[in-house]
Amino acid sequence: MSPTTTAVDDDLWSAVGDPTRRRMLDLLLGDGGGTATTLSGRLPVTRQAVAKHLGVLDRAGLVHATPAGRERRYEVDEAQLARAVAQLSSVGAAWDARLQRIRRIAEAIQRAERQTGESAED
Amino acid sequence: MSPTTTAVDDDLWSAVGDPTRRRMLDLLLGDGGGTATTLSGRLPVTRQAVAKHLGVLDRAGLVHATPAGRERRYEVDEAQLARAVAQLSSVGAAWDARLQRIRRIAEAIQRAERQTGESAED
DNA sequence: CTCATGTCGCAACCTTTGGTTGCACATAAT
DNA sequence: ATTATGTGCAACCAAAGGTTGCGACATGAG
Repeated sequence: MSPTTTAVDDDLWSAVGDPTRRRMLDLLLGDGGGTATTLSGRLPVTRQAVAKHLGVLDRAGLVHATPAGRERRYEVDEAQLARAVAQLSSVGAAWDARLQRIRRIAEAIQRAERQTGESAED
Repeated sequence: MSPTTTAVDDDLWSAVGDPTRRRMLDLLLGDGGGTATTLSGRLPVTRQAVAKHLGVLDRAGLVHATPAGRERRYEVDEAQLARAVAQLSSVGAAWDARLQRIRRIAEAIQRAERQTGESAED
């Protein structure tokens, strides 16, 4: 049985779990890249905060930086983000599977009780 | 265009973004419920830490408590978790859509350049 | 009834992390 | 050369995950 929560996912989840980082990914995807300064202009946080988040995303491999003159342009690593999305949805799928199994078991118990006429209230 | 990151999702993401809370959901799903004590026995954290997380999950509506004698049993709210999974995968789907749009645009540009004979290497 | 045990809840404290301000350094632009 | 813009580093602050310690309450044994 595949464990629904492996240690491998944790870095990815923590990278994408922060709301500011999710919005940064949105902006980078929409604009096709950006710098800490341009991003901070479109977010409710300072440039330094954005810089830290870019560092996190970079270490997670979700973005990569390209020094251009005095600027430092960041772009989304498409392949990595695609892999990330796949990981996230696989966890969701695992939970869904467990939920459905629970529902099936519950229904089976109810059927069995009806059949034997048991009333199993404690 | 639906914004891929709305403020509504933030509570949900922060509830499910923590690795310990994800594992707690796993255990609760697998065992069909549990108490702070039983969960802490199967996790690398103390009972008090588990209790705090159960509070977070409870406020997020993902679990609900049932006082039973001197114990306090928690169970997953299936409907809420199902809704949560749907939200998460919708964000992933939005990112996927953006990625595919970017790829299409990039391919279109390459085709156009090949056609006109331009070599736009900077 | 009383006592021992097991479960819980609360408060204080530590560490990490998201966020801020302030300053120094580098590169353009005039 | 001077001014303006973009970056990086360090100190500081507040919230969140985690720990220990203690007191309260239900339950089973004597």
